[in-house]
Amino acid sequence: MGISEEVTRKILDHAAKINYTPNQLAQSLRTGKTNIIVFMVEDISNHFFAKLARIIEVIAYEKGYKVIFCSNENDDKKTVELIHLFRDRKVDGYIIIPSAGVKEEISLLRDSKIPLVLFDRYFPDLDTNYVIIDNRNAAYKATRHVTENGFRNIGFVTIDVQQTQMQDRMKGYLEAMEEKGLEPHMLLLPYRSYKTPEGRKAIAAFFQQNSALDAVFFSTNYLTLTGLSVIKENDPEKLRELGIITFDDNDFFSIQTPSISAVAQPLEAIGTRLMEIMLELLGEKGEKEAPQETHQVILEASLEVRESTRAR
Amino acid sequence: MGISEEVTRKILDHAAKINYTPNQLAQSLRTGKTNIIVFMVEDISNHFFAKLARIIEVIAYEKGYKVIFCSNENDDKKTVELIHLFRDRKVDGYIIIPSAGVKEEISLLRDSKIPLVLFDRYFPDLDTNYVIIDNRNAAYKATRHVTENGFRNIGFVTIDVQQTQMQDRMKGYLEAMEEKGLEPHMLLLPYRSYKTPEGRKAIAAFFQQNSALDAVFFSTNYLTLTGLSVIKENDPEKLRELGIITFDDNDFFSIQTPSISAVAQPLEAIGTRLMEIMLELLGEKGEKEAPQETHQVILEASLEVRESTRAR
DNA sequence: GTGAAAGCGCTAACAG
DNA sequence: CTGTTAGCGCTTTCAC
Repeated sequence: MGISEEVTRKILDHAAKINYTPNQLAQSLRTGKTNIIVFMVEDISNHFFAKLARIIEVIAYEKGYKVIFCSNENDDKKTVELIHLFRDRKVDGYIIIPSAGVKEEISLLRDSKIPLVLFDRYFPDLDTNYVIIDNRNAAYKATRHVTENGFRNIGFVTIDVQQTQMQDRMKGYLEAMEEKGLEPHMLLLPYRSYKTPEGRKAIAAFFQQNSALDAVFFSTNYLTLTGLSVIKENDPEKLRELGIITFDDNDFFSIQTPSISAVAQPLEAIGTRLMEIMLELLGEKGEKEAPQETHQVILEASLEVRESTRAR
Repeated sequence: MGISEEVTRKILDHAAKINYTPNQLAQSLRTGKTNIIVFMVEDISNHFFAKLARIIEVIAYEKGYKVIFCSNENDDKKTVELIHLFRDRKVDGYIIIPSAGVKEEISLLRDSKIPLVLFDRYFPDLDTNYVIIDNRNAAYKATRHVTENGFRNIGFVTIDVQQTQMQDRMKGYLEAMEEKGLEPHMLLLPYRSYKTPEGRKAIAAFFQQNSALDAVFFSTNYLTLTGLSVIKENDPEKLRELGIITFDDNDFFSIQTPSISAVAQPLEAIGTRLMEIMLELLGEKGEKEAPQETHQVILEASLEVRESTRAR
């Protein structure tokens, strides 16, 4: 057509307001696609979640998706609020660590056909996509490792919640102890108490009352921090004598003296699988409604053996 | 009016589709307000940034704003891309750690009158809002503290970048050393090398070539981690002999043996001030265009003295 | 093939 | 003070 002149003018126009960029908001309103994925964790400042967030972020950006991180503080009300909030913003997908009481809301979200993947924990009687690790086996292997290195009185410090991942860790510990005919010693702290003086007192009391303990297994990274801090405060020598193992690895454990043995969750694998599933779900949406199966991935954690559990 | 019947029906309608919620996308398109604030840092998985992110998130949610976190990897290209991306999404405000070469882009963003606050570092010749700490003085005080406890050959391990915060830390160190008539020993590593074998080698070589060093000052948290790891690998005994101090505190430093002295940035204060400024800017927008002044906040860091720098 | 028109879901301005 | 209408900036459809 003979509109080359017009075209030229248009191009010039463009060059003039060189910094034209389409309004993504309008685009999203029209297309129903925001290219945003929500990544909801307990606490974004927790090392484990922050590392994972970074991995997710990198993969998502590669594929043209942006990630919104948020912390639900393991609180049902906040979790539901956040889900509603993002639903109203029409985000394309959800990666969520659910708090214990949001099964209904998660069920609703799943039914709405918006891509959804849970991780870290799940609802056994709800058919959703999820990526978790085999917590029971990881805790079992860790406990066995400690017993095999000659420790006999192994304490287990955990938090008193009904979440699957914590329950499974406890099961693994108990199973290994029973198998060896050893008596378990458990401290169940209320959630959130780990950063309070009461939590510290409870941990101190636990060690005092169980003075025969020769090793301790902390079930999550923040308990390890508090636990080690309490021990160091009350009885610094004990840090070298006690066998110590913990769930969730951290770079700082390697440079401790003694360095701390840990169950390391496979961060890269978790992040990669989460995004694989998410991207598949996102891609599928447009296609014909196949009776899509849910993806349920269980990964194995690895045991990082260090000085704190060496045979004495 | 006599539309009570209609009203009733409407209410019933509402009750029927009980889960009606306004489409935020359309609302934002119409009003030009998204209630989203961007929080752009170097790396969200870095402890310092993750903690700060959490503080910002809490304040923002209280005020009805959501936060999008992202990592610019200290890369100019990625920073610019991210800014464009969010500009097209019409976010309401930006809190940014700028990489070194984005002065122009930051200048443009500032001129567009969208609320903007920088932090951690700034551009000396660009009049923007920012919140930083007094890095020079913090490093000066830390170095002085080490010299006052009898250390003489104090090494300074840092990264070779032109960012104000790193330059200032170096200045503080040099100033304190000069004042005491001590000879400085510096290792300038290329950015990003801290996680490579080359970086580790360079650090090992530094300690080998400067065998008279009796103390070391790491200029940022990730260097401390790598540095301590290298020392532990090559000469574990040295960890107890060497005076050690580091920029950026971490809970794990307290439980180390010996515990590690650190310059602690005031996280709460930084987060609070950033959001105070941001909220003020957000509120102001609608009001009459007062010749608003920029806010330039310089906070003091505190010195956490622990075992690693005690007098020998 | 190109160009005009309709409409995503909301809010602001306007008329009754 | 209520009810209608225009339009935010885009994409998709439809007519040509």
